[in-house]
Amino acid sequence: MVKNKSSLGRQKIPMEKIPNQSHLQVTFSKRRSGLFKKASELCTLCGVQILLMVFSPAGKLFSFGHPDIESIVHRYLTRNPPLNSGIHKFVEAQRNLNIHDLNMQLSHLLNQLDIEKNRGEMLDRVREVRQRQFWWERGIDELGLQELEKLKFSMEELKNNVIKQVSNVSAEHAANGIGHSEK
Amino acid sequence: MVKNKSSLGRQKIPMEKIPNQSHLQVTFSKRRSGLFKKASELCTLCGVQILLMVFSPAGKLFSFGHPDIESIVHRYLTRNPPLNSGIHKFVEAQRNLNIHDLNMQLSHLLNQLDIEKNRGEMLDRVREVRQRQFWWERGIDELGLQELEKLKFSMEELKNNVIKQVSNVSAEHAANGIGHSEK
DNA sequence: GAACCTATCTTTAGGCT
DNA sequence: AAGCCTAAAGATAGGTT
Repeated sequence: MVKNKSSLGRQKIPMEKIPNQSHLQVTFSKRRSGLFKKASELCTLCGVQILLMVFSPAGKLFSFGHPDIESIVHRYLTRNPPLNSGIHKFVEAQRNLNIHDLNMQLSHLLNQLDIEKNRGEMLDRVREVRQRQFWWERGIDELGLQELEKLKFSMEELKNNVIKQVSNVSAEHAANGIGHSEK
Repeated sequence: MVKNKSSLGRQKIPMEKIPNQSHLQVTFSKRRSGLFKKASELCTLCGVQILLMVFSPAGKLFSFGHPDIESIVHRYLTRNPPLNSGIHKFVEAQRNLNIHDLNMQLSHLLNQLDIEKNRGEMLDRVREVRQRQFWWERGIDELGLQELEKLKFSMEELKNNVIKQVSNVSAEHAANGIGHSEK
């Protein structure tokens, strides 16, 4: 296939609002992705904390945040909750979903990542850190205990469902010969 | 002046925390300004709202956004109570992220697990800012019992959504053979 | 419409001032 | 530390599939 069109490649665009709506949409997707990558790289390289929120033209919210660590922490705090309550568990549940969803992806990329081992290591660190107070932990005291119990139950159920689903997907891949070794 | 050193020009650096402190400082400055530039470009090109907060290694806070962005966000989260509680928006944000974004977040999270020594410091930073204003925190504070019920409902909805997503991923993998080159 | 391609533009690592 | 310089690395506009 010949590809000698001289107009190939990136063109400079003026720094103003893109008039064409579909162009704008494409540019938004690409640049948002790039922006999030840059943010995460800055996090990694310099170990700093970042919160990034972007509202899409359609009004949807995209967010990236470094305090995600606390979310992981909270996931494991669920096992032995001290004075914790429902809301942060709920937030944690959202993270849980993504974490498991992501774990599936990662096992795909990293070729059978040993997640259980990592979890064990995380748990140790979690116990160390959980002595401190977390940022969202305070505003939660006002919530009723009964409602929190419901939330807790729903979350556990939710997590189990997701895990089950992930396992099924893994099995399917193995069966299809995709190269994903089974546990 | 001789300029034929073969080491001239940009070199690739590993995506991990920069050990050398002065290198880290320089890189942070450069990349932070680049990140803010990208953010502002995305703002102008696509006319979207962005909030970007970065804590320097020294603990100083750099922030970017429309002057009113925080008030807009705050209003969005707190004064649209029906289905737009802070938590709900937060869940939405997670849903809007695509697989690639999520993947980046996970690798980022796993990276951070090796750097817990900064955690206490980071928590302090967060707690510091939190006392002034943290958008979703207030949302949480204002959450009542009614909101909790809605949250529960949102969670059920989310569960179904995730299951659906997992199925989609499975289909993608089957179609792509395995695909998805990260970097 | 997302994923891929590629030429070109932009960012930035390293060095010097 | 802050600024400039260079060229390699990286992002992306426009096109294609």
